[in-house]
Amino acid sequence: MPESRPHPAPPRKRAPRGTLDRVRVLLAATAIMAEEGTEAVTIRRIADELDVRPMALYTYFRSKDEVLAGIYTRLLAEIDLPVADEGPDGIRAVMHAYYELLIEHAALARIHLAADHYGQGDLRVSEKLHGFLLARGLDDRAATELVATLVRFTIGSALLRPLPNLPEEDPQAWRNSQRDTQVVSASDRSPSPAPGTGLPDFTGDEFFEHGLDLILAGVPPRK
Amino acid sequence: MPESRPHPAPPRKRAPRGTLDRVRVLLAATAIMAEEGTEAVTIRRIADELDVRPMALYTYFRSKDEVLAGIYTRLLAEIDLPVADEGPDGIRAVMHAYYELLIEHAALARIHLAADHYGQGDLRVSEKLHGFLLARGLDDRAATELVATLVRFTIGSALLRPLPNLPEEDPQAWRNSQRDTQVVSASDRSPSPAPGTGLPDFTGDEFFEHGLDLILAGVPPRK
DNA sequence: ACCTGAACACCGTTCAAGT
DNA sequence: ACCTGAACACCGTTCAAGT
Repeated sequence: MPESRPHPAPPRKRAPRGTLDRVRVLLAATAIMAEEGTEAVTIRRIADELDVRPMALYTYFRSKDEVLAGIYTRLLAEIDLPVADEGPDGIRAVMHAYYELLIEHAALARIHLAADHYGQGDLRVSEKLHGFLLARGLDDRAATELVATLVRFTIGSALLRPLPNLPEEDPQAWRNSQRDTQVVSASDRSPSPAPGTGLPDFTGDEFFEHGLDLILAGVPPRK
Repeated sequence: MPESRPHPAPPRKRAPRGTLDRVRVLLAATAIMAEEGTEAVTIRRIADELDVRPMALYTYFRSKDEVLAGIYTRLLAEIDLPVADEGPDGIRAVMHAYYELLIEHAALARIHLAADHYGQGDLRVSEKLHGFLLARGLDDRAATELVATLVRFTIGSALLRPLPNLPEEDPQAWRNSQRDTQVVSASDRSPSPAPGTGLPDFTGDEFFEHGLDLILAGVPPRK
């Protein structure tokens, strides 16, 4: 009778029936992301964390993408938006909360914005802004347009926060792209921006602030 | 003498020494992208196209990422920017050229903006705008801020062009995220935007136009 | 210097099968 | 309904070796 074989690798016992649900999966995934970064979040890694086989997750999510969307939506649902348009400026408070979330979870935000399923969370921000603007006297159409502009500007700002690479940073790479685009066409091609010239030293965050000023310039203050 | 064996799969002959260079790789990659989509662009697929083994590409590019950056930079270098601020509005012409490129190559743009190596091409757009604004009488600082805002807004607009998914489109998915974010915290959580309400029927392109109007409102016309 | 062979260390996902 | 085993069809990239 072959009892008690030495150490034949403890055969992981089958997970009981109720171990999983959507939220548990999202919590595990979020934990992995926080500790090991966004690219460590894989179906297989999440399954490991939950002591389950990879395929088990597919009972609750159609794809890895849906998992990432879930994480993002939860993060957005968690941010504190001001209840009313109060303090120095409720609009700017909302914008800052949104911007800072995108910055803090930059890697996830990039993946998520690159895919096409923002929605839930972003709409919460939009509706909040819309309400504040109506209360300040804008009509529905004007409010809608302004909100759309603010959201688009904020997303662009978050993506560009690590400012465009200038030649000093990687001269080799810079020269490479110069050559790559050399003979594209013989027409008027402005000879690549002069290295030292151009942008004064603004940070990405400063650009965000100035852009807000600009876009909100015509908006009446709260009453 | 074992001559002329039937059909032992023609052993692909070794590629001669000069077959590759950066531009040839980029052209092949661009062709694949045009015909089979962005996700078909892999190191292995490009190598196939060039009748070369995958590793050969690494003599010219450090990574797949660098290849994609190269494609993007070439595309941006190819767009026709107005030479001078003429026609009804040179600024808007530049913005439209930029926006349309991002839309036309949406998949690539998303990947590229998600990574951190815009630079070359985007700077060409920025410098052009900057010049036009100086000619209209703005000082350097004001021009820089306005350009930064325009670029960020345009990038956000391109990413959001396929508008946020509304509940009608995939009710199941919508309900799922509702439940996912249910118990996040007990505090004041606005009860998810009312489905039918909200945005009038604007298209992504219309939002872009209105945003441009808004941001450019205070800019003096060209002289 | 430039190109190749083979392998490493992974992926997400399908399919069929267990419970 | 929910969880698993095994396999499919890929990836990008490293390392060592040829020419």
